[in-house]
Amino acid sequence: MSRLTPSEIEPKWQAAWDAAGVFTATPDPAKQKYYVLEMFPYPSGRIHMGHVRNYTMGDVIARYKSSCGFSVLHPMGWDAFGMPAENAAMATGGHPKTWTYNNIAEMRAQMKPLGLSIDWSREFATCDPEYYGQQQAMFIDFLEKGLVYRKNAIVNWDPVDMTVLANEQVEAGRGWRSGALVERKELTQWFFKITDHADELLSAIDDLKDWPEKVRLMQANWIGKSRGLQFAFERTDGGAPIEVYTTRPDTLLGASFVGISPGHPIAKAMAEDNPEVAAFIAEATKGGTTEEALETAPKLGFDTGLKVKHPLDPNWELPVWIANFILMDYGTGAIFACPAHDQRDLDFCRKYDLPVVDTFFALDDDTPVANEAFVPPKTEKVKWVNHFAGLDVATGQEAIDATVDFAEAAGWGQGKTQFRLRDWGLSRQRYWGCPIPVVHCETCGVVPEKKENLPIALPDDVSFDVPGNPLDRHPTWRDCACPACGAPAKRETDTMDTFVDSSWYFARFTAPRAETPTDADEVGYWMNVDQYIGGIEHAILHLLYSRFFARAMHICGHLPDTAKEPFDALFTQGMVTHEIYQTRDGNGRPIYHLPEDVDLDSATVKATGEAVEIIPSAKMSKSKKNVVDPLAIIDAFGADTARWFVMSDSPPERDVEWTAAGAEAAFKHLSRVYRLAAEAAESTAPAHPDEDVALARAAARAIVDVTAGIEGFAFNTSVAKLYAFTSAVQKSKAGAAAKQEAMRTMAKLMQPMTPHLAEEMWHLLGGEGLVAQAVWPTADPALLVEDTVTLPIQINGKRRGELSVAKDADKASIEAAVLATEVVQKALDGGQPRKLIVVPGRIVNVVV
RNA sequence: GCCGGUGUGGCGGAAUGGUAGACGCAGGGGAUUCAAAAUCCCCCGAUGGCAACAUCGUGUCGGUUCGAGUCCGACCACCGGUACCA
Repeated sequence: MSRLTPSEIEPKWQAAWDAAGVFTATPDPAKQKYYVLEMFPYPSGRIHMGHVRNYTMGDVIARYKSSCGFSVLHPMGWDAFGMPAENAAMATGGHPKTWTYNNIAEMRAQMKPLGLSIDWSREFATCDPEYYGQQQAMFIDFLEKGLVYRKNAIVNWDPVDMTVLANEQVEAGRGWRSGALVERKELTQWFFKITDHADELLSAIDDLKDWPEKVRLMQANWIGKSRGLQFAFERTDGGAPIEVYTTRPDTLLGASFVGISPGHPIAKAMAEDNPEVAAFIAEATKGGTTEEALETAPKLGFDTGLKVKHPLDPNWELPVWIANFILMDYGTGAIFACPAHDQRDLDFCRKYDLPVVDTFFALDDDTPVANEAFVPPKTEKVKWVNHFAGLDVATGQEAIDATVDFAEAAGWGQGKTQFRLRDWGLSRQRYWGCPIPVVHCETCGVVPEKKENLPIALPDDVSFDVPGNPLDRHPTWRDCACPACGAPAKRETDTMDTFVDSSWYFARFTAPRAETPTDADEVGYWMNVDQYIGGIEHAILHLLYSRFFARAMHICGHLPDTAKEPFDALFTQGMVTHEIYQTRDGNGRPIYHLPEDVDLDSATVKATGEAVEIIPSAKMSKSKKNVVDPLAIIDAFGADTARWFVMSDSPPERDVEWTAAGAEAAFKHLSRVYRLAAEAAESTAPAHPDEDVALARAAARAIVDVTAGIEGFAFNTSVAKLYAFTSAVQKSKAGAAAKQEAMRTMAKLMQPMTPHLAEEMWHLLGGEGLVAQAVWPTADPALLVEDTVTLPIQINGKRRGELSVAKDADKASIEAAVLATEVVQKALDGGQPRKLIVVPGRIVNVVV
């Protein structure tokens, strides 16, 4: 009996595709183009099942679209700058460049056997000087157009290692290596002016029709447009008034204090001659800079002794506190607190014994606020205690609008639109990133490098034995001539955030070797990305930055107006998860075990016999050892099995659990399909009209269902339908010709998912050329029509029987047939139904 | 903390507001075989019942509807993001 041998057929067909140049993307004016892109990987060194799943999804789409007659672009590259390379260099003494390029070579070698329909001729890594040199050229363009500027911003500072830390390198407020308490330090840094585009980035979300609603929501919330009131509190000491911004001006009569950020100019000025204030600010600025750390840190306050006058009542004085939870970045760095209607303010006031005044109540509840702030949705009507704008019962939003109008009319405040979105800080005090191409000259100041001097390449002769940025301490790299005056000057040593690298790689793929960032013709043909596929973890930052970057590139002439939204459709896939196997050491600390080292029947470690704890599935990670190496699966069963398995079972947007049993089952199924193809090819069975038609019907059904699954990103249901079709072929007594035709359809339908097996079947069954280049099948509508349909009969909403009627039976005849059935007669017990609901082709419900 | 998501048999999951559990895994039974592997067939939510069948059942509680896994409200658990992980 013929057996499926992936190790023979997979390399064979990969070679055939290469020889025919099937996946080389070439602009073809006669064809519609289709650009499918999966988020490119970070070259960690080994691919994991998540990669296999992600790239197989993209491959299914790419191959399907190609079969449908599109000219397809499906490229691959490497998001190659970033911290792990420097960490590896510090840990093992190698060089980030060697480490990165070695990893790329290894991962490419692991990806090739998957048989992905990728145009490898377009491959690049973001750490290639050819790529980041173009990025530097664009930075200079951005500078000219006023899209980049410098300002001070806060970083995590490790006072022992004397180095800037990433948020990830801060653990519980301490530096991960030194263990020192992290401080917040101000540095001058480079920023992209993304906030200039905030409103447009927000309103354009409406047009991203083929993006998941959740991503659009997350982006909108992140941009966070709000209308509020800006006004000033007069100080009783005659000092400069304190400008505050608030989104809840309607609660002004519930104000209990004015709070300023520890970074506020008033706080800074006081700290200069008041050691107590200086000490408080030092205390309040300890810890990491993440929003989470700031929001969950214990509330700390310091009473400055300053007093301000309430704008509505000159005799009402409020104290001014410095509070650690007020951000200098948002609004004016100063607020008024209304504890009754803000939990954070309430916690603060209870801690420091400040007054709490209710300004509104729920319509049916007058209980004063105790330790839980009353914060109803702004759309809910509430009852105002006394509102200066004359409101009684109104929603929060109505009250906010009325207050803004009132303040503007009275002249003491102004309505202002505010965004939560902050400018994009791109400076990194690190080596392994794209150097920012500017020069610091004593006479000319900050000057962009001349474009003909690009790329400003990273020096290779650096070491990582000392913490900090090696570019800073390089003996000669910083030395250069000022591009403006020619005098000796120093290079900028900050490199760019790696999000910059990934914010335009999709455009570069359209002309990866161009001498300019993009090529107008290529970009014009290939952009936009028709289908972008990646993890939900990128829902906000990467996608928002890319949307901004496309706009900025358009302003500089690198992208057409039509590419300002670069991703037409977005799909976010889930993670691949696996159970975790753990034992514990003498101190109760967990020890993790690889799946292959565990005997699952007895739940013990194979080597020692020790019992393992099985922890429910979590994202595969090296540290938890719950990883399955795709190469092991490919070795054992072949790439088609790995691809088939990651496409089956779980819907693509959800996490998928990898189980060894599932992989084996996938292989069994593919073997069965192969056997059916071989049997069909050798069959000499005579035609059998009824069976032949029945099989053709099954094939037509499969074509419709599998196509719908692919179009709807429900590959798991396509797989289920292919199982059903396989079963139909297997049971069929159709003649040889009909079976061969059915199996050729099978090959076409399976080609996107299991391309090697599909080619082999196609070849066996005498298909012409490569199935990878065959046209996607369409179903004969006549074969899809069914004559009768079975309707379930519900009585009072519960299923009690069923009824077989003609497909086109009208309502009246169905009603009559239903009433005649035994179950309904019994239920009616001689009476009349109260109601009879007939949904043609669906269901019948009798209410008695 | 805040924003977003998810929750259905022993397991992965299916289901335009219309027969809950398609398809697959695991499990049970059988066929084939000297035996096995491979393959094929049947059963498979829980409880009660010989059976027909009945009752319950989609995280929890409540609501809308002739009818709710699906829509609405509250809650619980878990996951992603939280601007220097990528």
